[in-house]
Amino acid sequence: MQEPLDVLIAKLASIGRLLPEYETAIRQLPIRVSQLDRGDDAVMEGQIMGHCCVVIEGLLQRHKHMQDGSRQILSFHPAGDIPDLQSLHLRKVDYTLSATTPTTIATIRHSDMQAMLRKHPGLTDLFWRDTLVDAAKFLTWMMLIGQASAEARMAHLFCEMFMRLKSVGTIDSFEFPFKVTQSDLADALGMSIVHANRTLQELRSAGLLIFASGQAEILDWPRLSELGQFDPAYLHLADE
Amino acid sequence: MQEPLDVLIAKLASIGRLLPEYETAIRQLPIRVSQLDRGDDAVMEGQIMGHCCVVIEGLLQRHKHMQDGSRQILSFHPAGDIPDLQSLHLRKVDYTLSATTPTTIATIRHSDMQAMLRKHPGLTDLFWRDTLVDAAKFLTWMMLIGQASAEARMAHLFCEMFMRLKSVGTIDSFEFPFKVTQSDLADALGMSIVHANRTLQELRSAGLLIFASGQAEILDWPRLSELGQFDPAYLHLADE
DNA sequence: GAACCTGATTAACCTATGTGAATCGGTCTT
DNA sequence: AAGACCGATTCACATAGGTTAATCAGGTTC
Repeated sequence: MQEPLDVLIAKLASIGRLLPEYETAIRQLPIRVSQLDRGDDAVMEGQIMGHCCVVIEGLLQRHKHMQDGSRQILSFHPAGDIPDLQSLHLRKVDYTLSATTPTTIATIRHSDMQAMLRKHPGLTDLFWRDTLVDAAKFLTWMMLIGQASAEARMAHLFCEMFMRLKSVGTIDSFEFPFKVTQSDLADALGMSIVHANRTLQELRSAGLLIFASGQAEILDWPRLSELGQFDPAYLHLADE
Repeated sequence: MQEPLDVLIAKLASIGRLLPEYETAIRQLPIRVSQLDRGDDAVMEGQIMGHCCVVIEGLLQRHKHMQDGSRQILSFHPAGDIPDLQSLHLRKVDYTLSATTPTTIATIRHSDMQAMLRKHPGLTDLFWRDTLVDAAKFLTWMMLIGQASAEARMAHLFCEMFMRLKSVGTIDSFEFPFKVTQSDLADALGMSIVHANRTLQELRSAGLLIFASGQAEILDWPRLSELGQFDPAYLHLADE
């Protein structure tokens, strides 16, 4: 039977050992499911949070703005992610979470979460681990944005999304939906929209990747991951 | 009386509420103090860790390398930081920690740390919070490296170091030691050595900042923090 | 089905930053 | 004190990627 938090269970299982009793505890969490349209904010920079959210279906993006209005997308969050789990201990958030596509989320009150974690120290460790994996991705992205070419960054992003979606069982083929615009890609990779377009065309004409109207198809995984210097170790997946 | 872990106590107090019983527990942790020369590695990418380290004195840097050998410095860690606390739950580290200057560190076994945290859930939360603050810095740096000009990034780095050193009581004036080379700065900010040099000169001739032979002096804090778009909120300091 | 959007694409041009290489100035070594 | 380094600095030149703006294509609205 499909329950909303199934995706969270799958996500946690992908990064660590999830005991049956933990699974039970998670399923007993009171949640409130809600629906976001593209562009809606789930969390806004500066807000003081009393709850956090699980992506049930769709895609959220975490981003931050400079004074001049330019936007850096920090991460994409497909189903299973808890993109604002940090708010449990950093109540005032310093980023904005918006829906990249129409998205369903489940919100969990911090107090309920905390009660559960106090009861299960091992589960605390697993959630802690989740925030650490989240942080580990930033290390890699900082390196890429600071040092890698536009082509390498673009390649890496698609490799990462593929691997993450596969690890939680959302997809099982090299062709998968990734409903972002070229402008989103540009803002995520720290490049201009025009250059994002140029870069995608280079990858396409090199026969590595096709991306059009929200659909990605990886044509040559070995060469794409080579170009993107993609080594999945930083995702700290459990099954390896 | 000066004890090695005093700096850790000060650091934790700077980001949250540290109860007296926690302080006692921390002071009872068995530690092994050791000395690093400039360039020595405390932790190497790929290592499986059974312990983590506290910087007692000096400066460590966390960095990662690309295949072509280029290096991205991800963060600097002055006294009080536990730069590899993540290893508690991500045993295999995906970065290297090296001494930027001669540095004293104290190592703590994971098992001792874990025993302490199991006994004090509130302290677990505080250490968890520390790793989250660490991660929050990366969000900001990703935005800066992706979107900000070389000048803004350089300005921001000095603002951050000043604020962090001040918050743990290591310094109390706008003139402070920051023993890095221009090459370190370049690798931290994702720019070439030559451009780091140019940028420092611009900041100097604008009367904002002097940096020479490991000594920084902020001449005009209002304008420097304005230029660097520095808002200390992302450091999540307790006293605000 | 005309007007409108939003996102993709192209072109022409511009600039911030990178590269390579030479010079300079301390400081450590022998 | 003569090398030998390492880091800082300068210069000349190269280029990845940014900017602006125009056009195109598909979908939506009334």
